[in-house]
Amino acid sequence: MSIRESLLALLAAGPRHGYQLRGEFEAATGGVWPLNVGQVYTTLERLERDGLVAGGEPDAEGRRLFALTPAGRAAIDGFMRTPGGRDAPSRDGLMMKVLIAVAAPGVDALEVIGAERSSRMAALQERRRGAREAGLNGDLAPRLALDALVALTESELRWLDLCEERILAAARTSPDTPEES
Amino acid sequence: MSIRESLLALLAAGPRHGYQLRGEFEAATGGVWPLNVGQVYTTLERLERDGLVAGGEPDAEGRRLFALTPAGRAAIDGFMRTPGGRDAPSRDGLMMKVLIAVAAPGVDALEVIGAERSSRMAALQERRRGAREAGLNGDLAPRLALDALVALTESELRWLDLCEERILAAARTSPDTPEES
DNA sequence: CATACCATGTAAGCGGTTACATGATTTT
DNA sequence: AAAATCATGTAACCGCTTACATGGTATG
Repeated sequence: MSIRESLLALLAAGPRHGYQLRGEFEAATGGVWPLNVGQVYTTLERLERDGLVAGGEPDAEGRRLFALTPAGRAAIDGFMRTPGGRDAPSRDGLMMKVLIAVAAPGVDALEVIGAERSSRMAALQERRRGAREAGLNGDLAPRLALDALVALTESELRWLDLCEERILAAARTSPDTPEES
Repeated sequence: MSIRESLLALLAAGPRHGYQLRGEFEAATGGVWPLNVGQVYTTLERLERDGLVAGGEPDAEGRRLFALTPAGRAAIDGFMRTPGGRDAPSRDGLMMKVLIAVAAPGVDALEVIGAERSSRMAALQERRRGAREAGLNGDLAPRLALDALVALTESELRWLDLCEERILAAARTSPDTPEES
């Protein structure tokens, strides 16, 4: 998923104005990803260039309606029907940071792990509280979003613990620089 | 983390050739993220432009050594000491796909969730098997990488189940399009 | 001798992101 | 009258990614 595909999906419900799309995107994602309005228009322009979206003429109030083309409909249908999960995770996140920290001499991996764990434990508390509060009113989207953040943070914490264990175990096996046995 | 910062971290161990960096990056990340060699050089060029890396002259065999500048050392130290986890997760992944699918009429969210779950259950099996095999030899990096993939996939599966539950519960409360009460 | 690998780079395009400009309408 | 919001857009930059070009060097 990406901004591109998100806008396509939202347009599948019918023609929309650019500004409307920003609001619907932020509502759908529970405010997790603030979206600059300008980006909506740059993205719509690229979608139009690629023939997936057709933008109408501005009306009396200067508003333009953007609609899916048949190709756009096919693109978003195909995307939604195609599951992911086999590709590598985002090249930007905890996983890469820790793996590189472990591999790079001159970086204390255990310190990095400790700092990341503290930060995530605090984040987890906040997000759990947020999820509890979001559960009181009935809005589905923010609830799901916070659930996702909680689940993600929990899995990161579990993995950090695992990393620490394995690093310590490896250090026990070869206590110093394992140059000579 | 990103390619930029990964290269900085690897350079913290001492000057390296571009080609070397590719190999070390892929080894550190257990082959999860293949890295085009060209990208190493484009990234090094930008790091040099920003004063974080200094590239030497090519030697007799045409090789160039790239080294951290003091600014580069400070940059990677600061980065490693600064924990993340409070920022929004990557704008590209399962979370956004499902949230948008739920919000977009004309997309069957339960179908999307079902397809993603199947795909991830298969991926989980493969990755668990990989992790078991990686456990037999002592290489730390691939083991940690596979552990991360397993943890991530598990948390995605748990979240997908939660989403389904909540969607069904919401449908039970307001069985049809909740236009009129 | 051909293939593979080491090694460095360039060109081009893509989507993401922000900052800024402009004007109408609505709210305070 | 001022401030906020609606609404559309443009310019510019960024890093990521791939495809391609160019040679040297080892290996079969």
